[in-house]
Amino acid sequence: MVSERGLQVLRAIVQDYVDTNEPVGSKTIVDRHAFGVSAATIRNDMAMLEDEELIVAPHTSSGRIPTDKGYRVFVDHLATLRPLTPAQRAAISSFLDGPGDLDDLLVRTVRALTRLTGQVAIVQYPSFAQASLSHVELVQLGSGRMLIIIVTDTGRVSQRLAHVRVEFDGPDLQQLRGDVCEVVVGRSVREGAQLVDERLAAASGRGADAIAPREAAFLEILRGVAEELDEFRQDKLVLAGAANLARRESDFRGSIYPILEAIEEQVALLRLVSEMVADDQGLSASIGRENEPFGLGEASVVASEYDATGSLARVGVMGPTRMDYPTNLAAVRAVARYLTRMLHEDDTAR
Amino acid sequence: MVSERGLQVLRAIVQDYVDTNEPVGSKTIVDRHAFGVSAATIRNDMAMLEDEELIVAPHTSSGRIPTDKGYRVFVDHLATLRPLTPAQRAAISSFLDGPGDLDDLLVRTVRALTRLTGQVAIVQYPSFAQASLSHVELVQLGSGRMLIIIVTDTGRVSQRLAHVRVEFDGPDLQQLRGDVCEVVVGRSVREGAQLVDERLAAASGRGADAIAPREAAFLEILRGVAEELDEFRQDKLVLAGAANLARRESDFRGSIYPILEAIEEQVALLRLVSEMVADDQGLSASIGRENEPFGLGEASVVASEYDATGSLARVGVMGPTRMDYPTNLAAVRAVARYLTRMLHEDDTAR
DNA sequence: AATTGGCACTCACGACATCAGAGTGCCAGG
DNA sequence: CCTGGCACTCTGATGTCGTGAGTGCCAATT
Repeated sequence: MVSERGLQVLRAIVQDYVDTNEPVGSKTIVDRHAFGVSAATIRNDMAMLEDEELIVAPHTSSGRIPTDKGYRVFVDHLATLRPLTPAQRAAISSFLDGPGDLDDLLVRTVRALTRLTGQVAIVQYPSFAQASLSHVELVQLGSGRMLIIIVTDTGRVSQRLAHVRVEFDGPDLQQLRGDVCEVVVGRSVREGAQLVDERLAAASGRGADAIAPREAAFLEILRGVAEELDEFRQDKLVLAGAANLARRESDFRGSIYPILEAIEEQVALLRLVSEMVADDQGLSASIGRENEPFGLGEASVVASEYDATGSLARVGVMGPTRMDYPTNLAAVRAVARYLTRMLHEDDTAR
Repeated sequence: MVSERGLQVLRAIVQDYVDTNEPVGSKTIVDRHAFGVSAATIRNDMAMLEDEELIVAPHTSSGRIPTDKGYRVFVDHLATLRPLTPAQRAAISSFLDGPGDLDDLLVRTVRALTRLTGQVAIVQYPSFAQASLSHVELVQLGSGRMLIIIVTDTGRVSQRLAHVRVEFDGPDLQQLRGDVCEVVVGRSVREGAQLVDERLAAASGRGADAIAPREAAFLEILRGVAEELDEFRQDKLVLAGAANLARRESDFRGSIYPILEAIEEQVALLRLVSEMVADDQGLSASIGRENEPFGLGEASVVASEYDATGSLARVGVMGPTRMDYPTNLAAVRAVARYLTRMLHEDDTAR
């Protein structure tokens, strides 16, 4: 069992260690924090904390450092978010305000966050799975190339090339476009994808030679649409600030290789961010060894949910386990809130 | 003056040092390379090389390592490209072959190259400045948003949102589109941008109240086109393999921070890649301190030109100065050639 | 003139010893 | 339950020493 004062000691240890990067001893604690007791008493508390595996001594005789479990308790029970300075708030608005589409906005967001925290910043795209498809356009590019453009009501625009053998004249192309639109427009991404798949399956049942060129083109385009909708359903990340890892390199026992790798691959990181469990404020933290399954056992991620008109996604930062959780949590929360506001304003103003 | 054998000694030093990462001494050289002379003779040659600042001794009494100037001489006069293994060639085709648009292809290229060399790979987008504009499409997205889609004859497709206050019906939209097309379609990006700017300048001469809503929309769209064309003129890079820097970290005296930074910013890297001077084979190398102006004094870049149907661009790799130049040069050349072939096939087949 | 063997010299590096300081655990007394 | 005191441990800095790799130079050889 750990006493109330014991927890305060843990808090002091985490704060000092994050601050100084040196194991903190009983004497340091009584010096820097106004506990009304002597170093010996603190030592007893520290022994308790060590029994509970919340702190550990790197060598027999040096101060203690928090374990991952210690950070966890700190974040869950002891951390009070450090409010942002006015300058920091101003920085957020100056980064995020301004024109541009969703891609632009998220890129600016991730830059703001990496600037604010000095860590690797992560922004998860809002999921488009339940967005509904509002437009499909076809543009003939010549020599058999057909450009398919798909737009959702949430403002995502994407394009894909298909190859068709036939050339169409104006009205014919409109007709073709109408056929494609009929299948998907007005439906959600999920439904649309399913309907397209059904159509394709039905067509592939018949022999290839029974298909007219006109219909072959139609099917080819549907195939393109199917592939693109598939991309819609995959979540995506935007990242920035990887270079910061090199600055904090000494905080990682091993190499920063696996972390850079994860940044480049994104898929593990995406799963990590998706699977984090948020508290009632939408905040979440995943600390050190908890990230082992993703190959990121030496890193921590803190994140906050934001609301992209209906679908929730996350903004977060990743850094060494020894990070300033209160500050980073406050930063991701502030950015998430600002971003949510931007996205809603956007929706009404435009 | 350095004798012929002196140069062979330099070659041996570069090869061995790249191989073993240890300063190489006279004895090692006579052991590993079949010069027909004694260690003392090699020592005399090494003294010459040191006078010419091609090699240097880290401490009074240890072997020598090449200087940047030494690597330069090696690359210019001594390196014979190491031909790729069949497996490596197969890897290139398996990466690069396949469907997809230009973006896809370049992403696959950069992955192939990083896989092949274990370095950071860089692919420069072909310049679109002299591409000609083949299509402009307008798509109305509702609530005042208008999507502009611009396509070049070289296959680049890009989109941009503009905000217009008026809603258009079908024929009216076609009319508007016709107006926009008239300004730019068929022209090169450069010309198009200039014409658009002229139109905008002319319009801004008049007072704002003299402009009809219909024309305001037209101008708003032209503004969007202008911004997008501006992007066309900026070159772009695709990068991959940044994590490899962490593996070769010990090769960098200082931190890898500035290099990761350059990878993230891209702009310095872009200039570096653009300004390299190629030999008659289209190959180029920029070594160590030569990259100081770009903040990359501890890195080397080797690159090869590829031909994207008319405009030249480069593929390359970046790594520590102590890199295997013959292998990396061979790899970038092979990839550049394959890529050139793909792009030309593409052009005719599609 | 180029090459060679010999030799003295230098310097980095690892092993080892020493020492001071920080910090701990424990105990007996308040 | 808290506290001062004390013996103990371990790290890290500092210093010394021996070893070995590698050099530069020179006189002798081809």
